[in-house]
Amino acid sequence: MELRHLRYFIAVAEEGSLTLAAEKRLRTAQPSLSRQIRDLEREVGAELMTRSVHGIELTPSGKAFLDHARLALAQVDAAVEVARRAAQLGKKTFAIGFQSGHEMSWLPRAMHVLRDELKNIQVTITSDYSPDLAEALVRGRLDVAFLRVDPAFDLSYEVVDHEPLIVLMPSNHRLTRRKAIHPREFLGEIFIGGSKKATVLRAVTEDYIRRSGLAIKMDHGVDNIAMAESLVVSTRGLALMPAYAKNLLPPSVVSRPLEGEAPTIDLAVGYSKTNTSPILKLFLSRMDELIGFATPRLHVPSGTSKRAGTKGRAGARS
Amino acid sequence: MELRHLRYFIAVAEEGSLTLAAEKRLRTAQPSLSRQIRDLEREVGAELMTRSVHGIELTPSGKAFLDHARLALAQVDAAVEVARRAAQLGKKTFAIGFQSGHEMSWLPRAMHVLRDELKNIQVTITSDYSPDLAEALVRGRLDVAFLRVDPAFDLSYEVVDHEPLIVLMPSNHRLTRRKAIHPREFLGEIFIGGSKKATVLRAVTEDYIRRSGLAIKMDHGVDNIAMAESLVVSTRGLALMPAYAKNLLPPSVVSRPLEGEAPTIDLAVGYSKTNTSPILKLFLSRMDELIGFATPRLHVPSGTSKRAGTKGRAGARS
DNA sequence: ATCGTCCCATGCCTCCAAGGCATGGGGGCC
DNA sequence: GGCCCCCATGCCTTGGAGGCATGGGACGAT
Repeated sequence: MELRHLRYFIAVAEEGSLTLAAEKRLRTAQPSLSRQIRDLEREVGAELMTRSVHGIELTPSGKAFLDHARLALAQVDAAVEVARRAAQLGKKTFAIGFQSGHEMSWLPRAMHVLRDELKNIQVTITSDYSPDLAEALVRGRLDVAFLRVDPAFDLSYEVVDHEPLIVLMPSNHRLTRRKAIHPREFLGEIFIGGSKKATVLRAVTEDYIRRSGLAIKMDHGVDNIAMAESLVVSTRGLALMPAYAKNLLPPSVVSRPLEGEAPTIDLAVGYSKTNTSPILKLFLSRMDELIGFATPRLHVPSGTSKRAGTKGRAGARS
Repeated sequence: MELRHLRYFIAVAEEGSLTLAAEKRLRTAQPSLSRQIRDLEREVGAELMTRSVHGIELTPSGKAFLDHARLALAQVDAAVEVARRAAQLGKKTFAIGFQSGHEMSWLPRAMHVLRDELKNIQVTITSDYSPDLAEALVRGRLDVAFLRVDPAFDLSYEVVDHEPLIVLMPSNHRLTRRKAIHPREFLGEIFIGGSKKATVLRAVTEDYIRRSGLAIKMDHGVDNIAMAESLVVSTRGLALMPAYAKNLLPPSVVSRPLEGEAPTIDLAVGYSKTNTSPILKLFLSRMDELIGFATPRLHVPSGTSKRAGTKGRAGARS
């Protein structure tokens, strides 16, 4: 016996006719249906219906069989349903945060690292600024984030890149004709750096200014790239921001690299030590792949990156 | 999806291995089983098990599916069970009575007449003496009986045979050396015939004696064959009984036919006109088959039998 | 590092049963 | 008596279940 037999029997019982059941309910012809029902009766060992020119009538056996046949099919449907639902529920979530603009570079890498597990987990992506990402990590809203190394948060970091700072300026600024900007050009211009909140950027910027020996004062500090772009446009000033900001420029703002050795700001994968997610553990075990991975379509920032993680294949992918 | 898939899946889940399940539990090879499970997963739309060199482990989906799969198969088993039971309970009964000793000859015939209906009805067999069978017919405890034509009961009869009377005697009686017994041998012997209760036998016997012209007095009358046999042994007398009594003889009693034309006693199929059983109606419609039927292993009493019933095929069977 | 073993997956082939079409039997209706 | 409807049977086609051969991958032993 197969489910096909149960389905055929139920259809015939409900239509009262082999011919009508075959025509309206089933994908089979009346003679085939006749045989299938006979096969069923032979296997059951009881006559389930009587036949006449008026169609069929269930015998008491047939009536008893029908009830259980329906229940059997209902169980099969339930089996499929709960399996599908369990597949949905069983998927773990993995929350990844990126600084706005970093997704383009790092999301593909992160997905590659996860690859086979992707069908068992549900990845959620968040874009935010580094301090907010750090906060979310601490609070458990994120499992992992690509952000700045900030000792103010009780997080673990693995540096994955060093990003140079670049200069943002209005698109009609006099300095746009320069291919690179010497820091002395900042003198006499409104200068925008990181705010007290963007502590890592601020510290790197202040260190750079100090090391330049120039009397450059920071006129404005901003929390994030969007604020920097607004001030650049509204004050016609110059801002010093991480290189990935170029992924986010409006038409009225352009960027130029710094002349000479630009100061760099670390990009790290941050996570909380209290996070026991097995997916995080797996993710971290493949950090070398994260760093070595390159998608052909995306520009990979130049400069050496610190090798992190265990003995995974450095830089190579099959 | 078919029940086959559920059975395969359950077997694999319980064995923890496709190979073991195929070998121990199922009538299929491991590669075929692998495909069937894959087909199932494709149709369900969830991965039900993970595979490794260690065999398989159920996923949460697989575990959920397993429970319902088992329930589905349990419902199928229940469907078959209740259908079979309903078929049993729904079977009509048909009660047939035979005079003790007649079963050997007439039961096979009766079953043949019923043939196809046998799977839909439940036949009960009763052995008794003719007057008791007649009483049971009148009271509806029997549907049909093979018995004597007795006008004392309001029954319908269709004669199916004429049975000669035979002589019963002790196994060491002087007359055992005779091949046939002339009635004059009854003179000087204790003579046993039918009792007032066994009216038909009594009437036939008295008519025979009357027609013999001999002064034979009936010393004892008996109700049935068993009583006759007892008296034959205890009184060393002779009893005149229907031929079928030879089927019932103990070692101490033997039988001999009567010399000359033996008187006969009719055997009839009796029934009550008030019995509306469709099976009785069918049975009666096949009376010609009843009479014409002969099983090779059983001795068929000689003598012409009256043809009864409708236009069925006389004496022939396909 | 290499080899052997175990388990599952895939390629390819066979064959059987599901299914279709033609047709007939039986009953009911006009 | 003829026609229609419904179910059953004969015969043929074909798709898929199943078997066998074989390979990939992981693991354990050497």
